[in-house]
Amino acid sequence: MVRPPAVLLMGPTGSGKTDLAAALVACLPLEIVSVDAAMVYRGMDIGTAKPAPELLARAPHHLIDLMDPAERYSAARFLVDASRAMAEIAARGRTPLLVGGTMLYFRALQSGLAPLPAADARIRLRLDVRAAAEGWPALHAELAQLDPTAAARIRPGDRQRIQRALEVIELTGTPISTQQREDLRGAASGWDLRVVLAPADRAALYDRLALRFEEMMRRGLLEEVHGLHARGDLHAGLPSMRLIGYRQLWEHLEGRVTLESAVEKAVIATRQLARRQLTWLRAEPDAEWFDPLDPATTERVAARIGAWLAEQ
RNA sequence: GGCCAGGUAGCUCAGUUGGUAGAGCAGCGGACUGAAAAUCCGCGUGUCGGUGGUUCGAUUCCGCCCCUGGCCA
Repeated sequence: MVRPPAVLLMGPTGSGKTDLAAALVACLPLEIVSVDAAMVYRGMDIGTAKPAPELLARAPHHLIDLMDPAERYSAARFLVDASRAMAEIAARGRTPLLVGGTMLYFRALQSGLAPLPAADARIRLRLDVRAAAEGWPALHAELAQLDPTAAARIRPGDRQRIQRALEVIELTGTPISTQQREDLRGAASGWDLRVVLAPADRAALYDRLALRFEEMMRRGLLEEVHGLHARGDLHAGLPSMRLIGYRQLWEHLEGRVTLESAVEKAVIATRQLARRQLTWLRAEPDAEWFDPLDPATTERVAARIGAWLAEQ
């Protein structure tokens, strides 16, 4: 994949990436490309912490509001969209600033994806039906016959990957394990500047996440979810409705949990997301870490990027 | 004040016919190839409320005390 060099601004949810990115585009020849699997959905603004219109006006973001919540986005789709956006930005003589916390997308961006077939709704439905009757371990056993290598890597309870592996065999006649590229892991492109924004104090991040969710509720998150629920064509199995906040409040609207419990679950899920993101981040090679709690961070990151741009 | 039910992991609880205890959730670590804010894997020492007694040995049995709920005064 040929694409221009870029600045990658990565960090866990709630670390302040959006504000930092806005400050950077104000003083450097950069354009923001969102790397966020949640912000692609239109009408899902409060719960995804999508930048406010005023901020978007002065710091435009590519790759937000791309899909209707009834649709499904994907890492492959992101790769296509991001590549195009980056090419356009480069054509304007600017440098792409990739900002987000969806770490699989960053990996795909840096190492590419194997040329595998897209998801097939019909096959997935059929596998779901079978799993409901036989259980995922039974399908895992079947995978062990068809693709022992993949089965050894995928746990018997990991429905999503078992389903994908069986889907790929059915679609291509070839095991997914022989089609996946080994170099996807760690074979990062060397020409990007990797910046990680993450608080050194985890407790401080967690406090902030709890406060931020309360703020989302105050700004009308429940009403936003209620509006989505009232559409009638959405359901809990959709990727959009599995997003943090939306998933828990959806359950509440269906009468399964109290509002208080839904909020608590959402805050917990947010913390767990941040933790998983940090796991990815720690494994990111050659990343330069900055702490958003340090008042000098914005200036330091701007200086670092400025120096890097000068080398290009 | 009396009676009853409880006090066990950060939380909710199980359990030990007496040999110092384990689930779920939380938390922590990890994995991650078209759903990734997804999906999955691993990690459990805690004065078993306190204090006396019985016992080789008490979180477990007995006494007293403290605390929390409920009922009765």
